[in-house]
Amino acid sequence: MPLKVYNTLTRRKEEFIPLKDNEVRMYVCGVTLYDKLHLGHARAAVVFDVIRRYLEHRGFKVNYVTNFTDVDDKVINRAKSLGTPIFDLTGRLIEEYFQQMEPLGVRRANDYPCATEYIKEIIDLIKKLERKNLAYAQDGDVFFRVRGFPSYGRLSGQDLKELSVGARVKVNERKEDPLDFVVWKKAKEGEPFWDSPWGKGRPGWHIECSAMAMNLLGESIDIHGGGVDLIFPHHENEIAQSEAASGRRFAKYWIHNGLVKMKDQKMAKSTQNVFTLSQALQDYDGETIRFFLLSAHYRSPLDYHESSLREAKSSLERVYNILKRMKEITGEQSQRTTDSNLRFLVEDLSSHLKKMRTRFIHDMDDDFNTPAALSFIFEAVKKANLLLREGRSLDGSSQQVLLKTREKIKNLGDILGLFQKEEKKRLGEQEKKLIEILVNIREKLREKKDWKLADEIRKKLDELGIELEDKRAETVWRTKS
RNA sequence: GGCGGCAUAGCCAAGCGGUAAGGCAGAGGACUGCAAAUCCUUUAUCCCCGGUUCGAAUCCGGGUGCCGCCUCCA
Repeated sequence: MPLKVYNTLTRRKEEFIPLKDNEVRMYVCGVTLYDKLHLGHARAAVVFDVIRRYLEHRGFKVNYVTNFTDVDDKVINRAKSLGTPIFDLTGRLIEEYFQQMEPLGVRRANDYPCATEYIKEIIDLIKKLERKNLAYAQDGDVFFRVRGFPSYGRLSGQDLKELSVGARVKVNERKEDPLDFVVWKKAKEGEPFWDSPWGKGRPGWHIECSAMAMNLLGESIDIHGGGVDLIFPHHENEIAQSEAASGRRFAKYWIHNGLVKMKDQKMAKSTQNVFTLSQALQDYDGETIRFFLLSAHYRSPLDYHESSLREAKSSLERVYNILKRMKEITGEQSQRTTDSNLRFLVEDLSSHLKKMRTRFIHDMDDDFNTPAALSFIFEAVKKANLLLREGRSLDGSSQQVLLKTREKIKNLGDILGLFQKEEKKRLGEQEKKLIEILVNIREKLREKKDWKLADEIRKKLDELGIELEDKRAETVWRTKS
């Protein structure tokens, strides 16, 4: 079964075959550094992190680059309004980015280039375009000549004739053609600038990604990604610049994640309709947010409601509960069981277990279908629960099935960056003994039906993170995660 | 106006021609002194209308409604 990936360029799922052997070069448009991160940014980061992890799991060697755009109008304006130097702002936001992505389980990319570190490369790229007569300078600005690149519009399915340019933004009259876009922008008074053959200025809006991707990964890369809102004009322009300059296909597969919606609208800074990552991280741990973000297929829009994260938390707890319980079953084994119902449950789980990996790969091979992959894991959870319900009357081989299921859930979860939370901190022997003393005393209280005091002990221990569970014959305790 | 995409239970969400996964929430039940946890049961004219097919949530045609892009945006 081949891995299939939906390619925006062809609008269909295609078999994924890297350009070179099993090496994958992947570039994903990162964030512009001018404001807080929100769930939309988190989704993009998590989605491509999963794609990267899965590709690696599939045996590909992935070189993953994602950038920071640290100079543009928004950044400049924001810094100005804050009254801080631009680098203070961008530096702080980069730091914040890593601080907030780390709890989400987003692994570090191989490189995080900043636009301002690639000014020279950007200038070189523009010069190349100029030589090919695809860019022209005009009073300090440099524009890309869109009509010089015949396949312009292919990615977004736009017809040059239909593009209603200037419908909402006034056309810069210095352009030869309204479709043309800026690749180098003349510096205004008080703006940051770099020297260039066209005078003092800074990169245009799309050129930095072309320059960084081509310099770090090569003129032809395997995957280029980002949110669907980047398809036009950002990625369209990237293609035009890059392919016009190199004469080669820029990226083989274009992968775009759907947007996070809130109140039926996309979540975006421009609409003020945002739920920031830091807000989310205040109330929920990163894994819960990650789980939520992976609960829909990456290309679908994802609705965020006020209850979304609470629901994700419950789902996640279900998995951690069973992981915990499965771990606890070791030890006391009974004789080989002959109970037919029990044997059925064991067989059922056992056969599910055998299919888990294949099914997971099958689902993920189908354009990274994480919700489908997760659902099969949840079925395993259910079957394991059913079996565990039978308590201690499990024989050794049944216990093995449970333990293997546990391993499988953790292994597959690891590919998604889920279910890896470490078992809670170890308690010392002293502490364990103290807890056992309390539990034993409480047992006696319960025998005397002194519920009030028994409940109080349970409550107090619970507050310390120690959970008691009264079973038929005994009380078991555990630390909470 | 142009270009994309989506419409599946109370909510989220798979499904890609063979008779509706999974999660969350709710209700009832089992268990419990009470909890917690867990399990069981329970809720779907798959937006509408036609068509193709032995058979369609799935394919085709036509509607309707939402969303995104055409301006910076993950």
